[in-house]
Amino acid sequence: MSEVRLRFAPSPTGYVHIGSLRTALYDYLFANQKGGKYILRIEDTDRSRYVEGAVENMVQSLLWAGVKHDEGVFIEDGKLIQKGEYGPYIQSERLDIYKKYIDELIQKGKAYYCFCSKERLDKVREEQKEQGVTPMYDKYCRNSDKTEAESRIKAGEEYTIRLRVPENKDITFEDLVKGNITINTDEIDDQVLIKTDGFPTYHFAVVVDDYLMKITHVVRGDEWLVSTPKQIILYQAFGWKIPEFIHLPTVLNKDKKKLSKRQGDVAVSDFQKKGYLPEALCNYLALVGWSPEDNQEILTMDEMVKQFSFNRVSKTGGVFDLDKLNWVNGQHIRKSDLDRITKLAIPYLIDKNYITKEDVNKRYDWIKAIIASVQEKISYISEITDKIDIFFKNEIVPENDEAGEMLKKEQVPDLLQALKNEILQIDEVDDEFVNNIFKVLKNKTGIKGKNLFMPTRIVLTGQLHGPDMGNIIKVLGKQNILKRIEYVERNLIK
RNA sequence: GGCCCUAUGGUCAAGCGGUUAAGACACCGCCCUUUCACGGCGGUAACCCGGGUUCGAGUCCCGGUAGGGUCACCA
Repeated sequence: MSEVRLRFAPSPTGYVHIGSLRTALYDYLFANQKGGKYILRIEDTDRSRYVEGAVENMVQSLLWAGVKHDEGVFIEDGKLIQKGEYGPYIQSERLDIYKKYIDELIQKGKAYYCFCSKERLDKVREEQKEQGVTPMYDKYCRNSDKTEAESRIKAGEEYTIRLRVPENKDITFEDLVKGNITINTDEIDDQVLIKTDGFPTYHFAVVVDDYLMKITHVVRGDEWLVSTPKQIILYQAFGWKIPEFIHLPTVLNKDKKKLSKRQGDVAVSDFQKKGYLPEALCNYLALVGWSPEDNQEILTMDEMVKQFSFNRVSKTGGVFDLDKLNWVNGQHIRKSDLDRITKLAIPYLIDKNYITKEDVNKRYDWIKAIIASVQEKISYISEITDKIDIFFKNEIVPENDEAGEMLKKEQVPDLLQALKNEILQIDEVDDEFVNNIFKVLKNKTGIKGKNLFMPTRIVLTGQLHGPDMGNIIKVLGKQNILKRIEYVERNLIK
């Protein structure tokens, strides 16, 4: 069997949509499983939609996500480059290629010149709508004389080139996830192949490129399903082998509508910024529309590569469930090495002014201890800043009335005095101190249980909940603890 | 509207003619932890409707309903 080749072919809109990432991911998983290639091609045939820097951003998102391609468009030293023997991989750089193939189609009579103006087309469409007919090109130019057309072109008239779609013929193909699809050619428009600006339309460009780039499996969103026959007609017109088609169901919002920007984050970079782990994002995304045979839910990239199969891809759209993503991401965070999580967290801590750049080297172990105290408690990295703010402000603010009341209890002054006495006897908090402090306090004051732990927690953090008390004491250290006790004594007890 | 596709708990989903209809997220209890989280245990909750086919249907067929897609010189 020949090498499997798949491609992800986005338009340069500026960001990679989370649904597109899943498509790319499936490409990647399948190609890697089969020892094939996965190619990144840019479909920029719509000049009016050109966005500066879009391609660079998209390549970076894909790279970050770990969905790495083997061929096509890359970034090296901040510059766009292309690698592979089937380039160029940017459609706007392939115009001469399309020209060559469209000439062949004209030659064979499979395509024809069309001089209909936008106005005429609009008018026809309006009339058809009024009559309740499906709007379609009325084939006005379909049978016009070719030599006459060529002289009109020479004279400078604007034109498009359309596909001559065969009449009343069933086109059937097998989609690897949707199954057998049959559509009659009478439902298919004489599609424009080349626009007046000389650029190819999507349908023409994909077919030519997929053929030339030896693509074996066309994986894309299912909005392309019903237009696939147009492309099959093109393959047939050229006499080319038709690739496998795989149309993926849509990723949806909670309201079951297509995932859109208005309702939350949809760009891969949004999730990157919030501190999701790339492998966790991919893990979750893979599960929207696919499940492994053993139904395992937490998977590494390698495990997904091994287990992936288009057979097990669902035919129906799936809702993007942020709760579940958070759970999956939390699972991956807990499995991750503490150093990795610490390094990922540092930019957020700097951003919040909790630490300085100098601290990163000088007090790395201390930072690590902070992160360790919350690693089990977060769903995504940026959430850390909320959980650890207790370590950075010595002015204690009880989080609510319940916490405030706790400090008013009669045993609290004794407790604080005892704590102070103990901590003043040491140079700095160490493991031994942490391990014994509560025993000592209990013996000296007679306070125990909830009455011992909760007031101490609130004095030190203002919060009812939080990291382990031992961690808190250790991270805070002698001076911070003293400051907090004094602050509470002066301001909150009385 | 024409054409195409789809239909299992709130959500993601197993299931391929015979099951007490898995599992996960979320939710609710309980345990663990003298906090929270993690973890463990348990619970609530589903085969869109109607006809067939069959000894037997979530599973196959037909119809309905609902949802989605598509009908551009956008991809």
